[in-house]
Amino acid sequence: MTDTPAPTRRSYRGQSSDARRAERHQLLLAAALDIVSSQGYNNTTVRNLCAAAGLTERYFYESFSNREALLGELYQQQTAALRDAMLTAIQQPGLDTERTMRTGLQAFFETLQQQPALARVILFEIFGVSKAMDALYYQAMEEFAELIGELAQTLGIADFAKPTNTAMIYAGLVGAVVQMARRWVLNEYRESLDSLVESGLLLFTAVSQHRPAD
Amino acid sequence: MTDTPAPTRRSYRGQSSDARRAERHQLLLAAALDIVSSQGYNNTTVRNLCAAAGLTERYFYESFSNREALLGELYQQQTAALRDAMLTAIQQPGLDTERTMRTGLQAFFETLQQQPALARVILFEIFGVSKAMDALYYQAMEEFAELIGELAQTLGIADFAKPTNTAMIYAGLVGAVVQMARRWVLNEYRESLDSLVESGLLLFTAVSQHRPAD
DNA sequence: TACATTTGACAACAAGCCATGTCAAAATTT
DNA sequence: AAATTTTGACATGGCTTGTTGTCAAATGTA
Repeated sequence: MTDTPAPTRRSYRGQSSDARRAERHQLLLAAALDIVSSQGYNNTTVRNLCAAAGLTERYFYESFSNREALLGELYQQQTAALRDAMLTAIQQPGLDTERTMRTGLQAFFETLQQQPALARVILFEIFGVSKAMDALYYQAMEEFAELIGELAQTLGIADFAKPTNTAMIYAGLVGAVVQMARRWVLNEYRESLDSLVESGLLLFTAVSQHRPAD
Repeated sequence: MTDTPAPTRRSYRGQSSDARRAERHQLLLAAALDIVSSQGYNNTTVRNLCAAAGLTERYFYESFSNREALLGELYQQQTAALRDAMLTAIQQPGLDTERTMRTGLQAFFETLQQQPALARVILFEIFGVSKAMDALYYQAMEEFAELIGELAQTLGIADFAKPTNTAMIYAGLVGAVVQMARRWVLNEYRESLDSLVESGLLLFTAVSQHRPAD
């Protein structure tokens, strides 16, 4: 029944204990981005991750309770990066409705083109892992759909006549551009960025300008 | 250097060797549909499959060279079932353009509702497995997109003004309804079937009736 | 310099899986 | 009935993984 030894925390290499810990956390996330995107989540082992991060297995469990927790955090990190890129792009002043949509789509596809590892994780590696990952995917897609919905309201194009399930429509629009992106990735980015943007824009404008016949 | 023994093939239980072989093949596919949809592909082991199929491990390797081959065949079987359901539905005579689209969408969503295991495999379990599975997914999505394209031509609504990447547009439409379906599944089919059909139809008619401004 | 903590390399262990092999019982043919 | 094929239950080997533990070297503190 001795006292638990006081957990004194020392600074190392000029960094505090917390800073070192956070750095290891980021190293593991970076390694996960590399390995998951190139080898697939299934082949992403703790040993591989730690080797790529230059760390020891013990530090993996310091940061994450298991592989799945790491994938979840990686997914949220990457979706946040994509969303930020889009938000930053459309926040330049003086954009009319169409230019806003175009700019947002441009940022979306451009980010996926310039960061293929991000694209791979977001578009492919999240599926079929677990219920928890399904929930993260659902949440991320809902957030993107809500973003579109808010934009549509701001831009004044959110008037569907019939009693329409607007959330479902926005989800469909997100699904459309996401599927275009998947196709683009699987095609090894064969089409031009402009072509993708124009196709996405066509769908968006078609829906926003649609007036039901009956 | 004796002759290889002549592979005489015997009839058993009133079934020929080929018939028994084919039956085992189907048993394994049915078991795979069960287990992959309920436990996920990662947790689908050869032992589980054989136990569920009431067969021995040896018969697994008689039909499939490995787990991945089974998943591939399962995926193609299920996508074919979905496509057939849609084709059958829209082939009833006397449908105008809108009713054809509506009927096809209805068959699409209805099949996914009535066969949740099919939905789970097609919509979720195919991703992040391997390059070969990615290729199968790509191929299936292209086929669905082509089906839409042919329909659009037949129905005379395939006139986009600008030099548009029509294949990309069709892919986007497929992605839209697929994403709606994913959302539906993850929501445990909360919305009504009609609501899904109407939302899908809205996207299709919006695009088919769209006339670019400039 | 003496001491405590942090780190890294790696061992250890149980568990699970794939793929193949063994062998006797069941079913069929001759 | 005797021989042969087919089947089912199960064992085996080899490998990989997750997770925890060991211990000395490196780095800091006093």
